[in-house]
Amino acid sequence: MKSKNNLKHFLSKFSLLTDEESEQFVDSFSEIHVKKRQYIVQPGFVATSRHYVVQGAFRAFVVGNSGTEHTITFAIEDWWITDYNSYIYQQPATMFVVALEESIILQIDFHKEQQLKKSNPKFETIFRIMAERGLAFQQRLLISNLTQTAEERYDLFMSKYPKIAQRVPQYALASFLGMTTEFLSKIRNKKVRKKS
Amino acid sequence: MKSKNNLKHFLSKFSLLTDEESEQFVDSFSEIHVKKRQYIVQPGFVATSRHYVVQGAFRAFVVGNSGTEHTITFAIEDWWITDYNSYIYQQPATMFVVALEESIILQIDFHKEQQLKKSNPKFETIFRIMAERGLAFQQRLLISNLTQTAEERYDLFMSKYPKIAQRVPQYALASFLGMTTEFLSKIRNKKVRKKS
DNA sequence: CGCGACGTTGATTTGCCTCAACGATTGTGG
DNA sequence: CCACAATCGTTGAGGCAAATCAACGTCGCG
Repeated sequence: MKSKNNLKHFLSKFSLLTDEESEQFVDSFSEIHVKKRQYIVQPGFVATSRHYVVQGAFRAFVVGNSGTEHTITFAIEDWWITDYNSYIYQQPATMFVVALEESIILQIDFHKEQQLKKSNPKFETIFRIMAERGLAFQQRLLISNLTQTAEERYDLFMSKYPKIAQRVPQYALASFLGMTTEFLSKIRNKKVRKKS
Repeated sequence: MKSKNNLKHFLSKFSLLTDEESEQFVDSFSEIHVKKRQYIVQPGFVATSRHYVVQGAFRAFVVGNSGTEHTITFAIEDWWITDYNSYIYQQPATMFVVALEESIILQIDFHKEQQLKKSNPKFETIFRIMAERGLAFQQRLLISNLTQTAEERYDLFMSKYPKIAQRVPQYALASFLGMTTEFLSKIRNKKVRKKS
């Protein structure tokens, strides 16, 4: 399986597993092809899997009271995505996770993940590090939301994740940055004018 | 050590460790008395420890460009606190962590934590679960910030963490909820008037 | 007592939202 | 492969939630 090499390469960055262990790890995952606009997590249903993106792009979002969508995170190649609140507590999800493009993912079932961790402490370590980094990442996001203006957040995102910005629709980016599509459009336009 | 029983009780909730293991775990921690207004983490310095609050209250915050403080999190009895970005990557902190009251904490050094995890996979599991729950918590926070108004966030906080609200100064709560002290004051006042 | 930290109140301002209308681009069925 | 609809992005006018600014009350503490 060619796509499993991506996940192996991800694992190799930890410099922790032998080739056989790495092999065992990826064997617990199954490859899924996801159509554009297809949902892999939906509110009301338990998120039964953790997903690793081999190819494509995803978007996680919640729908507020007024029906407004709020993007929580994106995931492109070599990133992970799921509704963590749902996955780790195995309770109904509150988020949607949808494919923005034709995608290929490798996913692991919750129970299989538990087995994996039990079978070898090194696997436990992998998941521990992933969670810690995720936590640190979320905290940086939170700080950015609290301390910066809409335009500053936009600038930061463009400089840090230009590849994502190119691939996701404007409304998704806007709702991730905590603003409306209209306002994002105005920010962009202002910048274009300034350059000339 | 009486204060170590608190941490043991925390550990017991995982139903994972034997008494001896639990003993070994807490023995890696040292008890520290912290004065009100004392800093346990400061920007520029690496956060060398992870802190468990036995008694007292702490506040983590960043200082924005304009000099405004933004509270990232609080911690009271039986909670953990540190600058995770600094701690897990062992890089200089960007946050302050300060005692809001006379406090007692149990803290573990980064290197000792690594030893602990290496010595017994169960300890690795403990930290993994803590990170996962922290991640899920942060995500819920982020969603709340994106989807709710200032007043709704205030109401939610008051209903979920009344004990914290009672103990922290108003300006700290305001900056945690992403608003100014003045605005929080106006919200409270409006509520008092409505009741009559 | 007197100072500094904390909280309140009102007037004014502003960043961003809402609403509405209109191009541009994409998708789709005939 | 075109036609028409949906989806997506843009632009402008007006409005509101929350920030800013400023002045004053209050409490705790050295």
